[in-house]
Amino acid sequence: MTAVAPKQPGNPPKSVLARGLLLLDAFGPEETELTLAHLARRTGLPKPTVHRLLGELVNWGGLERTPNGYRLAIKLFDLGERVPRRRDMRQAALPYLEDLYEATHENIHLAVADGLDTLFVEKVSGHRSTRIMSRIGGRLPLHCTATGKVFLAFGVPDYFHRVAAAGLTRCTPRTIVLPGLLREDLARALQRGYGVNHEESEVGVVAVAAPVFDRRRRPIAAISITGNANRLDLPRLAPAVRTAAMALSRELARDPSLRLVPRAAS
Amino acid sequence: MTAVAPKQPGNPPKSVLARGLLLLDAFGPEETELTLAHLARRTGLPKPTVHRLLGELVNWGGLERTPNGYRLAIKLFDLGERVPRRRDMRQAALPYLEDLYEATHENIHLAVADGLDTLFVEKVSGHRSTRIMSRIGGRLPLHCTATGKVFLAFGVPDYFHRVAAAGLTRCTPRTIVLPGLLREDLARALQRGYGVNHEESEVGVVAVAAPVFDRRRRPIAAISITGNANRLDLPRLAPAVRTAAMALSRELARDPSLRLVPRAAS
DNA sequence: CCCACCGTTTCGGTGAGTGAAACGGCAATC
DNA sequence: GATTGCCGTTTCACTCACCGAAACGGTGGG
Repeated sequence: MTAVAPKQPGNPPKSVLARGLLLLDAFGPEETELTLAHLARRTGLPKPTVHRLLGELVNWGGLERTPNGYRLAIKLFDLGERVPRRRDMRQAALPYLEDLYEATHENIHLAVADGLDTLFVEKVSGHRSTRIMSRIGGRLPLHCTATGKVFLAFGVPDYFHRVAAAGLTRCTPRTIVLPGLLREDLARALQRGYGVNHEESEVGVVAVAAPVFDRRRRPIAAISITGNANRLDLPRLAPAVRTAAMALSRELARDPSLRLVPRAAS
Repeated sequence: MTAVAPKQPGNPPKSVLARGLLLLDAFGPEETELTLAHLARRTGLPKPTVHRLLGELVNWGGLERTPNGYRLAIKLFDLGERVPRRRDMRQAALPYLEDLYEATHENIHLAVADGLDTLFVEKVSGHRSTRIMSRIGGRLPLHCTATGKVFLAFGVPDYFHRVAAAGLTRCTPRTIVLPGLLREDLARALQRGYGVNHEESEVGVVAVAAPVFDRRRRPIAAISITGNANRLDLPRLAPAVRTAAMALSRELARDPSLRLVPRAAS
């Protein structure tokens, strides 16, 4: 996990705007603070160019200077909070997530499918929840997460094929890497109405997830409970998750203002 | 709330990057979906230019096309979630917010000061909480909110002067618009250790907030409980909020990875 | 002292970006 | 069904914003 120098020597784009945005992209999930030189190396852009663009980005409010470097600034959070797909979904879902949290005191996630990943859109957890490494805005592969399996099991078959074709990477010894086995697991999930994850994404961590449907019964989100493998009794928790997901689905169907189309891979 | 045409005829910037970013800014908190023509009018940029820039933004992933228009897309949420000032704060604070929610079942907010506003960085609420209009990413003036008063009362005196100089706009009949009265109110807050809001931002809504300090005892955030004016007993809730805020302050001081400087107005 | 690397500034050449004009499509209005 | 108005999109010759090699001053450390 500590891959060192992911520099991007190859193809620096030519459009000014694309270059500026590339600079924003350079801030990965981990690196909170980057220097000008870092950014220049990472994007493959010449130093003076980076300097100029950074100036504009700071001026805009998307970046802020620190004693030695640049960091993403609040304006980006501001903008990100306005993204409809996330905002509407979160607003509707939060009460249900709270109920689940209060009932279990475990980690509650709300996820959507984005490309070939599960994207965690909201997370509720407290002191008593088992510490797991998952973040809002975090991504995990579809095939090794409870939420991801929900999207695969309840979504269009083609979706499964694309994921299988892209390759099922191994995350833990228990990750299902054979398409045949995964298909069986998904069939079971479809029949039961919920997906599970037995230490397939992280050792010692299990989860159970249920689908949130839109009006046409396409899975547009998933709610999950995640926690310690020794402590969590998934079959016992499944009904609660399913109930919450169904209630949310019903609420979403009632509200006409939501147009939450799932997005395929680009 | 139905102000019609906030077009921006005046000064279209000349830099390509600035223009592209201007297009993102054009998406206000309310308008989820804008057409090309709208954007052109609102930014004051010629249509072909907007067309080209939108293409690049969509290609980047910051915008997505809809049947008839453009909306902010998930990548912006992704980026926004990486903003350190928000991410670290939220991560540390969430358990405490959960505890408060569970104890009260009211709306719990975590806010930071940004410019001359309180910016709500996290909000926890459930079915039982009184519905109020506040959103994550939402902004309210400092002088009429419990969290804002906390920043003013516990921050540097100069901060108060800047806010007073900018003018205390009236939000409700109870909003304190006289600098002298506000100063008295802030002195009381400083002495008690918490700030209150008696229907000053919204009729029927009251709140109590306590400061979260960094190591040098500068207020870097505020935790608040917000709810119905008839139901909430603020003095009784104040100790809980203060306790949570103090605990969070202590945790933040322990963790050396956080460098959370408050930001003044630009 | 020198070297390596940092952020920053300069400046002439040039091609990426520009935007008026025109196009084809759609819906409401006449 | 012609007209009108506004939509998104395409074209294209001009030109100025952008580029980036080179050079500069500062800083740390060997």
